[in-house]
Amino acid sequence: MNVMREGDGKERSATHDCYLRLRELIVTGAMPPGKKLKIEDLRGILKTGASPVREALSLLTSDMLVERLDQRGFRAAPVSKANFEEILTLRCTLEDMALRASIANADAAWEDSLVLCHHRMNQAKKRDADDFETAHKAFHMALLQNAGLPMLERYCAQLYDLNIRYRYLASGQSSYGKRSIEAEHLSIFNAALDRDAEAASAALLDHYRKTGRYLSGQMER
Amino acid sequence: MNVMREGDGKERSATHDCYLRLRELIVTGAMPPGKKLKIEDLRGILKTGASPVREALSLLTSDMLVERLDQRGFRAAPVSKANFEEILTLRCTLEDMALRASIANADAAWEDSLVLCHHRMNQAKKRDADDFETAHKAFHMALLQNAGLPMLERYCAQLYDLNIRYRYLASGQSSYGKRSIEAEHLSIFNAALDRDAEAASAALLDHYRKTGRYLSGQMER
DNA sequence: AAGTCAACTAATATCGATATTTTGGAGGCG
DNA sequence: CGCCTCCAAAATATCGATATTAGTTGACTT
Repeated sequence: MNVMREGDGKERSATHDCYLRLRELIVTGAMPPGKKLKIEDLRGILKTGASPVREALSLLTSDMLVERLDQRGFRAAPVSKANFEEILTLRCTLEDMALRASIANADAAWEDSLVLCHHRMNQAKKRDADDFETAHKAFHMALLQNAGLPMLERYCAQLYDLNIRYRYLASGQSSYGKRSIEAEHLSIFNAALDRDAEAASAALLDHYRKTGRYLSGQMER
Repeated sequence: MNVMREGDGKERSATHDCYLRLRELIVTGAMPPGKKLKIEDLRGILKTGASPVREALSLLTSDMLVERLDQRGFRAAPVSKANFEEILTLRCTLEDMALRASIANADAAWEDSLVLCHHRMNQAKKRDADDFETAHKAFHMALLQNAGLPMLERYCAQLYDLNIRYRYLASGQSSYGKRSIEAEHLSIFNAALDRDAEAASAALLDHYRKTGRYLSGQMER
C-alpha cells in the first residue's frame, strides 16, 4: 500500500509532488486561466487523495497561480494585461536590486556557477525545449543567488514563473520570437563577470522589457 | 454539530480562522521563533481538526512566518538580524514604489480614505494598544492601496507583518521607543495629501529607517 | 407565463482513523 | 568504554467518509 513509489523520479511527499505537477499544469497552460480546479478531477489526474491536492492548491494560492473562492473551491488564476504589466514592473525593480547585490558580493564561486549555468543553457537549447526552460530559469536565478537576500530571491523566482506562464499562454511552448535571446543572455553574462553592475542591470532589464513588449504584442484582449 | 458558531466574531471557514489566529500567535511572539508547531498541540489550542491546522500552516509557510521541514512537520520561522535587515530593505524599496504610484493616481476618494484611516489611528492610540495595531496597519496600507498594483500591495502587507513580528519580539507589546511616531505619521500624511511624492516617500522611508534603527539597537544577537 | 421559493444535486470543507516516517534510547558488538 | 544497530514511541502525512454549503432545476403561486 505504498503511495509514492511509482516512477520514483519525482519527489518524496505526495503534497510536494502534487504542488510541482499542478504548478507545471498551470504555468504551461494545460489548466487555462479561470479554469475551475475541482478536487475530484485533480485526484483523478494526480492519482492521489484529496488532502494533498487541497494542500497543494493552498500553496499555489500564495504563488498567485491559483485563486481561492469563498467556499467555492479553487480556480486557476485569471490573466490580464494589467497583471502582466505589474509582473514586468516588479521584476524589473526586484531583479535590478538582486543583481546589483549579487555583483557587489561577487566571488570566484559565484562566477563559476554563472559559467556553468550559462554553458548548460546553451547546450540545452540545442536539444530539448523543456530542458532549455529549466536551464534558462537556472541561469537567471544564478544571477541573483549571490545577493544573500533569500526573500528577494524567492519573490524573483515567483515572478519568473508568473511571467513564463504568460509566455506559454501567448504562444505555444517556448516560442521566443525572432530576437537573438542568446546574444542578450551573453551580454548580461559578460557584464556580470566583469562585475559591471550598471551594464549588467541595463542588459537584464532590456532583456525583460524586450520580451515583455513581444508578449504584450501577442496578447490581444 | 456545527463547527463555526462559537463567538461568531471570527471568520466563516475553520481554515481561515486557524490561519488568522496562528498568524497572530506567531507575529505577537506567543509562538517564539524556532518553536516546533505540533499539529496535535495546535488542535488543542485552536479546538479544531487536523486538516484546517495543516492547511493554515501551509499558508503561513508562504508568508514566511512558518517553516516546513522535510517530513518533520512545521516550526515558527527563525529570526536573525540579517533577516530583519532584508525585510527593512525590501520594505523601503517596495513601499517607495507603491506610495509613488498611489500618489500618481491620487483622487478624492483616496484622500478621503487616508483622512479616515489617519483619524482612526489617532483615536485608537488613546484607547487600546491592540486597536492601534490594527489601525496603524490600515493607515500604512491605505497609503499604498491607490497604486493599482495588487501584487505589490500584497508583498508590502506581508513584509509589514514580518516587521511587526520583530517589534513584538524586541520588546513587549507595542513599545515604540521615545520618538514621536505621531509627528512622523503626520508628515507622511500631509505630504501624501499634497501629492508630493518626493516628500511623502522621504518621510515614509525615514519613518521605517528610524524604527529599524531603534529595533536593531534592541536586538542583541 | 413569469417570478419566487424549495428541494435536489454536486462539490467543498472537515473529521476520525490508519500507515509511514522520524526520533530517542537500550542493548549488543567491536 | 564508545559506537553502531535495532526497536519502541511519537508525530506526520495521507486516506476514506461525512456533513455542510453552493448551484440548479422544477413546481407552485400570482
